Amino acid sequence: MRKKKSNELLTEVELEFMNELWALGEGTVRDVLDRLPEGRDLAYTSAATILRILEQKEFVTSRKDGKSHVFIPSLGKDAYQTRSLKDLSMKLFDDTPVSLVARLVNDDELTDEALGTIRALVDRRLKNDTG
Amino acid sequence: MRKKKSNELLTEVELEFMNELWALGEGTVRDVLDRLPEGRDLAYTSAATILRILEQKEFVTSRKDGKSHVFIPSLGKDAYQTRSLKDLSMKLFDDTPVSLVARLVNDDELTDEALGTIRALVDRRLKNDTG
DNA sequence: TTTGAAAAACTAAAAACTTCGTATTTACTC
DNA sequence: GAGTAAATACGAAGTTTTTAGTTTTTCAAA
Repeated sequence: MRKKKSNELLTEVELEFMNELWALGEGTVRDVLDRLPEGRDLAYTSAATILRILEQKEFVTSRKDGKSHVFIPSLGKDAYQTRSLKDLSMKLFDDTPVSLVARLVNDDELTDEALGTIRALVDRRLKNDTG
Repeated sequence: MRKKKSNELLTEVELEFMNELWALGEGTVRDVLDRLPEGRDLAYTSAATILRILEQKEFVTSRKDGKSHVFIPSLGKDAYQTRSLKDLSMKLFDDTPVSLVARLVNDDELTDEALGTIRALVDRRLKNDTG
């Protein structure tokens, strides 16, 4: 059985592009480029290159539509979020996700409302597991 | 007043080294090199280069001790953890830390025990804020 | 005080990432 | 089919990151 490589991480710019594709569902070079924020002046060919690389790395697939390619994420944002958190937890939190949450919860900028939401999430998950 | 630049992130190898320094408290090139795991064969000069760069970027300071330099983190691991989480939250979780926790809590590999610990952390923090 | 081993300083090669220009292809219009 | 505007393919320059070699300095021991 072939080993699945499910631990590759996106570079900064790749992530920037994936975020747009995740928001769009799918899109052409032009679609992604148009979504980039004011002041982010990237040549059309640069954008095309990034998407080509993402396809090489198998983060997206593409289909032909008329003259252009339409790029489609082959990995959901959820899945990538999980992968990223595992990586960060491993590299900076001694591989214990709890300490990651501990750090977050200790952040002064986190509001009580946010904390309440978090507790609700945890409670719901605990209830579902037993019930 | 000068603007503080408190948002620089460590590269992969820089983080690898900072982790050892954080564990050691402080250490020489040799100290760090000796702590790297089996199979991580890095030349002495490479390690020295990394530490020099970390000093340039002001993640560490150093003092002379006999023949060698002793490197000391100038940023605590806690602080860097917070910084990293903010960055990840911004780039991959629409700047809402709650959704980061939601993703983590939804991870099937998280045990009920871990969930319990997380809830306790949240409860304690909520209690302290009001009490 | 010479000498030798260890460290530092410096330089630079190799690899990865980011950006873009040129050339070619594509599909539509006349 | 020829013209043309838009897209792709390809190659590569510039930058940052990672790694390591060479030279110089430093300290201590003989």
